[in-house]
Amino acid sequence: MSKNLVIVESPAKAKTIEKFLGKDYQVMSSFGHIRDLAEKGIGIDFENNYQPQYVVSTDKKKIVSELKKASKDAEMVWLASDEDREGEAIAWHLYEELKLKSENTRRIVFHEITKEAILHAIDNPRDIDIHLVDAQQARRILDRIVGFELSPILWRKIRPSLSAGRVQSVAVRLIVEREREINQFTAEATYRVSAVFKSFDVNHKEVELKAELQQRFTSKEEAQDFLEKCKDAQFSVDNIVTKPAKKSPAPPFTTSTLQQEAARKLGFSVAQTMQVAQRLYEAGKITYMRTDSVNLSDLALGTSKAEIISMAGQKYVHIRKFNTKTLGAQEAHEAIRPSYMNAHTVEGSSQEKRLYELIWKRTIASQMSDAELEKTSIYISISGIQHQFIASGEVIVFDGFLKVYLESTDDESDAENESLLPAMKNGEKLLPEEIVAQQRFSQKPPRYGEAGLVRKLEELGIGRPSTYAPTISTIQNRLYVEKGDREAYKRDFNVLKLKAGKITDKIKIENTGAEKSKLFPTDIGLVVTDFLIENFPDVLNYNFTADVEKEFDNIADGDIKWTASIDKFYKKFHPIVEDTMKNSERQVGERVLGTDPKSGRQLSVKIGKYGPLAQIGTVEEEEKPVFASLRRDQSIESITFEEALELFKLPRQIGEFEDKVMTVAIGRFGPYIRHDGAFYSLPKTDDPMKVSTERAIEIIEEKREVEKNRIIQTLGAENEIQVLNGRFGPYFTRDKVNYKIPNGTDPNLLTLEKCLELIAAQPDAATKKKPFGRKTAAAKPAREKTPAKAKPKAKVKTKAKPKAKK
DNA sequence: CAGTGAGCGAGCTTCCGCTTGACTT
Repeated sequence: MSKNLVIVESPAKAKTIEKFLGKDYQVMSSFGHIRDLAEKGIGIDFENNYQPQYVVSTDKKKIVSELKKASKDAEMVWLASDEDREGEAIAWHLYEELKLKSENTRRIVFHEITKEAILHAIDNPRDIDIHLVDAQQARRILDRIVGFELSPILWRKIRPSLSAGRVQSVAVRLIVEREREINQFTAEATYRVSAVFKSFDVNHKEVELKAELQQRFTSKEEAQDFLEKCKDAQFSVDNIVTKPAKKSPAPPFTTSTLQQEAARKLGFSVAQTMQVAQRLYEAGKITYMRTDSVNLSDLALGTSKAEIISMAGQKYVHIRKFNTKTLGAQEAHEAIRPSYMNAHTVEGSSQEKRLYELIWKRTIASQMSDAELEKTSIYISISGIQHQFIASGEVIVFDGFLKVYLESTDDESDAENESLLPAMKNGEKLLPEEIVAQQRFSQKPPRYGEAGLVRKLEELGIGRPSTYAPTISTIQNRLYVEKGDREAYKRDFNVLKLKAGKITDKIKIENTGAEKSKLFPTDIGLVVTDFLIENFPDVLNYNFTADVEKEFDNIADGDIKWTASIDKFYKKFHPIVEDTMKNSERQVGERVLGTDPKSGRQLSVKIGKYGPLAQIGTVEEEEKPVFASLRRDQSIESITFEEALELFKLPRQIGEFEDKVMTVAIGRFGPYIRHDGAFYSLPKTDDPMKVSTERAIEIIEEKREVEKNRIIQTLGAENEIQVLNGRFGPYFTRDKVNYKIPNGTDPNLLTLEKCLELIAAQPDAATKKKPFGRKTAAAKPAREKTPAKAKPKAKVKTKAKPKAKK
């Protein structure tokens, strides 16, 4: 047995460190936190000064007993969890749970995984900082109280299984408020004037010059008036200004910036980025991927420098130390960077390659020289008019870091590449080829994408690198927020053009407003957010986290006791919880839209048990109300009176076929025709409001034809194998399990033997049936989640496989 | 696989932050 046991948080880290330390050291990993507040109940003893009830998590039992055993055999235990609040708490929990003794326990910290850093840490051990641990306990208990007292109010007042929390509720609030800003936004139109001139450069060569008017006009009349005056005006170069400019590289990646750039440049979702990064990390290709620091180790700076020199030369090197400006950053790790700067790429999947190369470029670029530019503006005056046209261009004098990498922006509008301008001289006359005044509209605020939301949360100091991706998943899994696209709509805009002395006036059409993979609030998200803001404005405040973080800092400094801090919060918070539970009404987000012209009864929308609905009449009236579900693309917040009324036109009868009526309606899976107890989906191209009797019969017959052709053949003594035509081509089935037919095999010629052979070759087909994870649940088109039977809490733990016993 | 909009009441759901797991359409 080794004399020394070192415990770190991550197994990949343990592996690397073990190499640095040699034989006398055994390095093990705790896999993060080993214990937490009891899972059922609140896990806090309110009668006893908020005493926390800690329990070893079920999935950590094994590792804890292994650690316990190893620690008994060791002469010295080194607790080397991360140097931040959570890491300190992990060290303390280990100390307590493993029943370590202070005389043979040491706490060490390092924030980069290099041999020097680790040896230095070993030489400079310290004790566990109990104040910092207390700050973590306060954080943990506050989050538990907020989450476990707010959520049950939502179950009672809105819908079961909902959740609220310090982080997720604010994340949803951001989406909700942005959506409302967008709804309230009215586009303002201005006229932007651009021109194309013909002229001669200093060498008397004919050149073309594009320029834009500094001034924008707010009305058509002004724009027309301007063009009118341009008819007889003289244009000439008034002034040429050239100034140097420079661009500096962005700092190396943190979790948040990596997620943003991977989304913009590679189209990755936040979760996808983290999965791919995890694989690179485990393979030893990059440093740790959950970090808020932009710091690079001296080792990394040195190897970057060498790499840049060999690649581009000394003048491209500019070693920089970036400062982390992020609110509440704990900087327990380095920035995300390649482990070896001389590896420009890696082996692996294409996703891994692309992400790695992005990290490599960003890291290298961060240590390269500024790019030097020259910006030129040519000012063009117009006789008789005060306004000026400006042609602007940009030339790269020295590329510097741009040789390798340029950070993207979310804003696509300034994508127009400015380029080199012709060399001209003052006073040069210009002939207008055409001058165009084009109507432009101000832009709506953009909806958040996943990575954009992460950036905003980080800016507010809410959440941590390890929780950004899970938070984004949670608010989608709870159906507070949906990721979706918005199709472009057509918009008219006005174009006035002056050409050859004549002004033309045209209306053109543009496609605008298209959005992809953006976050939209659902009706439930809106109702929950409004309810929480009304009753718990403090917790929903964007500064709540920042404020409690200050409090935690005070605890960490030893200025206040954590229990006093929690007590102060709880005494204020809990009475509001009680009051809200008792006195507030059920929240259904009801909106009264008007009166149904046919019946004279009230038309309203609200959230029903199965999702948003429209209703004619009220329950108080003697006659029962009539209901209709909202369509998936409609929301109780924005639906209009007319749209709601329209919903009641379905189901509608559309004549008879084979002596049975046909009805059209919209169900969970979209529009369908019902006939004689059977359902026939309506193709997207058919409008359920307009589909004719003839067309409906056609659809029914088509489906029957497909059904008829479904069975290709049956095999086996009891026809237990069926070869069928499916949506994705032929396949065969046995015992409700589907099997693939290899390409090139004629399904008509399949034999029983061949099928059995194929079944044997696809052993996982039977186990594949059940989709795994929540991904499918969230991706389901259904507005209402199928009330998936709560999995019995049974211990599905895989019984110790033979390999566990040696 | 597509109706719903509530009737006994049983029992469940939930937070944030550390870490990886074993596998799919």
